[in-house]
Amino acid sequence: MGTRDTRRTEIPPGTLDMLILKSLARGAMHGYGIAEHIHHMSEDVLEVEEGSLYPALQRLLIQGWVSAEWGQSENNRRARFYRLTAAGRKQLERELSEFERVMRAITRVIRTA
Amino acid sequence: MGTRDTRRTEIPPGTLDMLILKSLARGAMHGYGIAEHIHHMSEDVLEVEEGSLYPALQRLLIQGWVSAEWGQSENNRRARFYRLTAAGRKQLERELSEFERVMRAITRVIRTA
DNA sequence: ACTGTCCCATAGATAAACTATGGGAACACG
DNA sequence: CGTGTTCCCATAGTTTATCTATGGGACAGT
Repeated sequence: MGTRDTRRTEIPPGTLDMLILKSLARGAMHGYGIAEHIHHMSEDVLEVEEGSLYPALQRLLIQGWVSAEWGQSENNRRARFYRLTAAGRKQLERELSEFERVMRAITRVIRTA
Repeated sequence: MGTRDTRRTEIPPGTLDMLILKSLARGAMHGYGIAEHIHHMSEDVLEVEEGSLYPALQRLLIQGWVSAEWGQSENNRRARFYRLTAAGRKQLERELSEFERVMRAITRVIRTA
């Protein structure tokens, strides 16, 4: 309560998978690192909750767009590293172009005087 | 099956209210006309299903962002005309700026090499 | 009359985010 | 040393907003 700022920065439905795949495009990362990466790259606007992140990673694993293996984080902690597969890279391309297609369409509607 | 094109052009969740409010920004329209307007303005990319449109209009009515009254369409059919309220206009401004804020954030993530 | 188009609306299914919860391992601090 | 904090993984259940499916009524053209 009090002066607490209740502003939420939710991830728009449909964009999380794309953001994760994009984060992995330059190399393997663990889940926590993916969330931090998205947070920083978005200049603190986007915050991926763990309850969104890990189910999303499970989906991506099941669909074969990422692979995973256990390893050690920089801080000597056990962590699961996710990596883009070849299929995942193609999927990323599809999601990026579809996203831009739809965003351009929305922009045309909301920009019209 | 066969050569059927299964491409769907769904409205991204969270954007429909904004698109409707924006469509009404220049004057009252009936539901069917709103759907057509969005379809045309988006150059046929976005298609608002009736099962999405009318529940959305109900939400907007309940929240006081639009008002409605029955009248006649151009084709002599009974139609319900929706109009932006003052509160709706403010809401549209909020939704537009929040949309752009989040879209810029997403763009920063997916544009990073 | 029948068919298509215009126009409204609701019910139920679905998807993907969220909150809440749980656990374990390393590190910092008193 | 033990206690808390940060790092890291994961699932269950709730919520929200779209979709599909369905229903009806009224006008227009053949």
